[in-house]
Amino acid sequence: MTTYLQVAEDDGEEPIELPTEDDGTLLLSTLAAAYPGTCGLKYRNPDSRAMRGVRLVEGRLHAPETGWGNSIYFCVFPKVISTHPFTAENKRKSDDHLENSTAKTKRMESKQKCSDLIVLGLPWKTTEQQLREYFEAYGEVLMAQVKKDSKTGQSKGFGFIRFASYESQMRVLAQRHMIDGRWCDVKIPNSKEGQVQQVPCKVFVGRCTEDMQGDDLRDYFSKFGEVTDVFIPKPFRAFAFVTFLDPEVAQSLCGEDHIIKGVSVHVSNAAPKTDPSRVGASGRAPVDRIGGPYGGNMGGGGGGGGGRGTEHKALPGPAGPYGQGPYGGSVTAIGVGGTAGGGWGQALPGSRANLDMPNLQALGITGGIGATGGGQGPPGATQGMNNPMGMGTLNLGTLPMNPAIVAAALNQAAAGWGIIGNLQSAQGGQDNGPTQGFGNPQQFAGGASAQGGNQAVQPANVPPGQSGNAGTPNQGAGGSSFLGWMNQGGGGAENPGGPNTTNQGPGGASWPQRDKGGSYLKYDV
DNA sequence: GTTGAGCGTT
Repeated sequence: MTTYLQVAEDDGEEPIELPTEDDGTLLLSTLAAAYPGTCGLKYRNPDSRAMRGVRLVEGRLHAPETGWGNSIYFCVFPKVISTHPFTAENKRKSDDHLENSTAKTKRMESKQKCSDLIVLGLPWKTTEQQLREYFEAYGEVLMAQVKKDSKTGQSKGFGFIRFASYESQMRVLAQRHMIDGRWCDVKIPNSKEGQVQQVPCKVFVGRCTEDMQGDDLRDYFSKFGEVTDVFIPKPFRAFAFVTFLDPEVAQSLCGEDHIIKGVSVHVSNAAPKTDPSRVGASGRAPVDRIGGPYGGNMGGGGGGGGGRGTEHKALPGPAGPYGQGPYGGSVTAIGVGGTAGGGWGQALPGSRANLDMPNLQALGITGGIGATGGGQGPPGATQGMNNPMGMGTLNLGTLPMNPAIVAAALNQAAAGWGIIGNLQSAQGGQDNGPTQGFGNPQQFAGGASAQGGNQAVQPANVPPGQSGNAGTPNQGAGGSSFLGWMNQGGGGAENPGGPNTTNQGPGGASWPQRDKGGSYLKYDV
């Protein structure tokens, strides 16, 4: 016998009665039909007055032990937690955790820009109107188009959409979509990769004194958040760059004065130079290298190369925010903490996503981040797995969930594990574990070992076999042939192309090809 | 009138 239970989107919203199945469960698909984007249910436990999650197993929501009763159930939606993973513990403001998710989401929205999204796998018959209508359930749709053959008018089976709000975009990216009878994937289009520039993680630190070492700056600024890089130009030029894992931290510091070693330094925007031409503000000679600090000035005499040992870890640079592409992925560790329940309403409490490119440190390869999160995460959260190849170590075995659901949650179906967009289960309830992020396959395939590509190095679309440098740290190697490609068209002296000692990945050809994406940000140091 | 991995005439 079919019964109905009342489900509301949120407290205070009008509930919708949804039919249960013969076995008394409520299909997630039924729920999602009424509330697109929802991933689970919760209800208020009258005894504890706490919200309690509904068990979700293989797409079926199971009634509490006492039955569905007359409670009103509320939808659980994937939650946008941060522009960056790993940093919830690192928030500068101690009251940050008091912010409700709505406020935080709003704040994110103001910073995170939407981009066009490609919708793959559309039925031939789906029209733009239908496409729009489907996605309007997730939020305001600014654009919807179905690509068609110019002659026949026949749909090519894919299209593009654009949302007004980033949250809508995230929700849509976080799942697969049944449109007109077919499962469709929504992704960031390849053509947009790297163009969706996140809030910069790097700040300019002015008025530095010569006795400020990299470690001094690192130590000082680490109290605001994880520092992923410090760069001090040589010879001494009274400024430095500090890169944070969390762009919010970086931004929050901009405009401030700080006392380091008794000296007042000024933090400001790192002002990336996108213009690949010529002289910077300093009036120095043109800087023809692209790729910024790493390996920059050091190559002057022809011998230096990239490796700087301690200071400069491999930083692939901010790249496309979402992993796509079939070439493996890097789910270094999916933290499984809290309640182990089926389905993605509950099973990914520790998962994070990187919008900003995680560097190797961020992936726990250097161990730094693992240490950061240590002790705060839930039991079972895996920390800092060494994953030098940047691919393949998907410890699904630890996941008490259906891999297909994981795949769906990761929005990458069978091929390639991309980045789950900033999703945080609202049901998990646990502290965020030190889960190391979901890597962008392409980023790893091409640039992870790239010494010095901190400026939007975009080795996207590297076919299998063309770039094997998946993630070898490449620290301190004497000379890095990576620099070779940065220097196209000028200034050969800087790029010695030293022994390619660390570029022995599978597949052969050493360095990332310059991608069609084309533009590299450049800091004029 | 067919197709089913991909990536946007303008």
